[in-house]
Amino acid sequence: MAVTMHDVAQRAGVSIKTVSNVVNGYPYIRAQTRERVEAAIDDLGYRVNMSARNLRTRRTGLITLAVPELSLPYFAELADAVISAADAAGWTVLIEQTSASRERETEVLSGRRRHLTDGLIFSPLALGPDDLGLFTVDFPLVLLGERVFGAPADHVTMNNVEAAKAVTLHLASLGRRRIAVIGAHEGEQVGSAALRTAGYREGLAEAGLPYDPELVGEAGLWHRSTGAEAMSRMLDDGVEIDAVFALNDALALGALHALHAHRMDVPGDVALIGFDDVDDAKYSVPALSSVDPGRDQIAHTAVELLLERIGATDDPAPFRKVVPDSRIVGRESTGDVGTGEPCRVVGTQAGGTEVVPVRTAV
Amino acid sequence: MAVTMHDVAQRAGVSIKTVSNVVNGYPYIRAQTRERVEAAIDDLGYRVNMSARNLRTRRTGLITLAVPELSLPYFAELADAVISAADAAGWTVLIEQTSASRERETEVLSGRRRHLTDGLIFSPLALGPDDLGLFTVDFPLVLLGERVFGAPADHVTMNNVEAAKAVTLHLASLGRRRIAVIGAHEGEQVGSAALRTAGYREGLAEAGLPYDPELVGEAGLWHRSTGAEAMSRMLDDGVEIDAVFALNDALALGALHALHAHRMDVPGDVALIGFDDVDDAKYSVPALSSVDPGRDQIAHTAVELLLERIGATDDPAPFRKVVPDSRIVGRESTGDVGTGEPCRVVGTQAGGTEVVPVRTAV
DNA sequence: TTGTAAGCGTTATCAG
DNA sequence: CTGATAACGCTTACAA
Repeated sequence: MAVTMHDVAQRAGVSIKTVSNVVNGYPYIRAQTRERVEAAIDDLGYRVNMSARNLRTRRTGLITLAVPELSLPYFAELADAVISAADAAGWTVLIEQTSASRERETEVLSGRRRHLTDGLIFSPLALGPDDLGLFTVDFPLVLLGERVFGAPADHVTMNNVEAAKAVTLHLASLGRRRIAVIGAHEGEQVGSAALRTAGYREGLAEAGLPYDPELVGEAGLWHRSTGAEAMSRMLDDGVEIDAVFALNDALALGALHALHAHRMDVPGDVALIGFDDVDDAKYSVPALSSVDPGRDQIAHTAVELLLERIGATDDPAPFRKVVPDSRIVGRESTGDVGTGEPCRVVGTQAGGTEVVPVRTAV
Repeated sequence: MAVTMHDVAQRAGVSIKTVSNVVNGYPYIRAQTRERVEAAIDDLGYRVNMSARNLRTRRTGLITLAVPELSLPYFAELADAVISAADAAGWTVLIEQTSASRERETEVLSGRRRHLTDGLIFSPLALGPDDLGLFTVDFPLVLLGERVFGAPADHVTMNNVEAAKAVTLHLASLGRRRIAVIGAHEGEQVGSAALRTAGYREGLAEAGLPYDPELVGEAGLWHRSTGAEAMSRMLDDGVEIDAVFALNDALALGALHALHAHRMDVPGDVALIGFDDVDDAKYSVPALSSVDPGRDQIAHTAVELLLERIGATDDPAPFRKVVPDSRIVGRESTGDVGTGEPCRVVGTQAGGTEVVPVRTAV
């Protein structure tokens, strides 16, 4: 049916090996031979059969990116960045949406959802530290996010605690005393919510502000709708506030909606800041202050680490943890222009590569 | 290295074919044999080699979705819907971002960017009717959008003209007389901008309102920033308006920003409506009215048509064009709840499948 | 610089 | 119900 190298070889009057050489840019070919082969390729409309090549080379040039869902702007922008970084390196990305379901996240790791890709960049949301065992896999894996630490894999994350602390201190420095937080996960010990809430409390402490449970708004899912609900609840309860730290931008935009509905002026009555610096943030009214967690760098680094792992032939390099610098981006919703300074990891140099002691994978 | 069917067969004391049968759920196998094979599979941790299977079956279970960029919420949500629909059918999606560049869109069609996938769902933005020739390809293809009509491929699109007309009439019915449009592409004859602008003019005419070029705001790229700029320009020029029809939601959200900056009340002074009904629309302040173009149905139908095409063995079915119903979604920004009625294609039954006369592909 | 031949790990054919 | 055996289209030693 389809035209094969064999056909091309026959047409060009050379061996199949020579055609292969031409296709793969092998340099030592007589110009004349190359031309003949190329002509035959054009005439016949030949295109290499990737499946055959993949079988032979044991590599597909594909990587999987597994995220909760692309409808969430943060993950859409992350996917954009990952695809771009992979593309620049000549790789293609296949996307799995896990819907943050345990079952699907497990399947992704088990490899049953990993059709023929050479590696996986995985941002888990349902699995946690109790599932550490699942992360011992026999293929190249790079983890993203804050759900699981210490897995035998490279990990690119962000300095949540430090950034959240910096945000809180920043709000305090603007004279705000009743700083609410939206998006907390009560009792959770792990994940972005826990880390950012911890940073918030550290910030309060350092600013000499009391921690008031009334100021903590729960929101299980971080959607605009849940942000609006949490904010409304707090306002309806008559809690007094002069600032809101929403644990991500979706929550913040929802909260903004609720604040407006309650006739609160932002930033006049209430200063508002989010987290993630999603593209939307720039265009809300008022424009939303946020934390840029270094998304592009995260994506770029994740791809880089994964490809390194895939390409590694001999030495099982130690697993690495990378934490790009994040940065407060001040806009109208806090009535200032922020510091623009990186929220560095206190006590260490940030933005670096921490090499985690080797663990042997299976 | 990796464990193969051969190893499993040996371990289970059966032939390789039997292992294959078990793996593929072939029904006529003695229960006992199956158990032995399954035990061997578990013991050895065997997993089928997809590349080998793909080579043999000439099918990969992969489809490509090519869109401009995932950072644009419309395409992120479309991708989400396409991936979900494909997944439900047991297929996996690989994403190409074209950045709306001619070169990359051409590459997608030429197949050079189509690593080993069985088909392509393509939403072109740079290529147009002049490039019709490029769309004659030798693999299953489903087109999305409004750039190219009449290509030899299945096509899922939306009823832009009718919806835009309905929007305009709707604004007029709310008593608005100076209805601006944001996002026009001057002189362009093809694409969403042209079609929606045409619908706008039809609507004006039917409402008995004059067409005033001052009310037409250009915006080449449909981003929030360009929407804000176009809106600002018009307001700075002192153009009098009482309604704005932004040709998509990103533009609308940008315009909303500019309206606020100019101290215009929405919907008091100016009614605002967008297009696409992106998730954001619900959570802006005020919530944005929009047009739901039937995104989920578009995604679902596109996948369905493509898989049908891929599965087709014999008969080259005629190319089909499908136009799901769209619907005005009224929210706060127009101060009403909209009609909720589908914007049906005038003069024909909408939401249907139009069968385009067969054309022979190469 | 080019050709020969041996697989890569499956599935398909066809007996048995 | 199960087993040989031949492809699938390509890369890669190894020769020439």
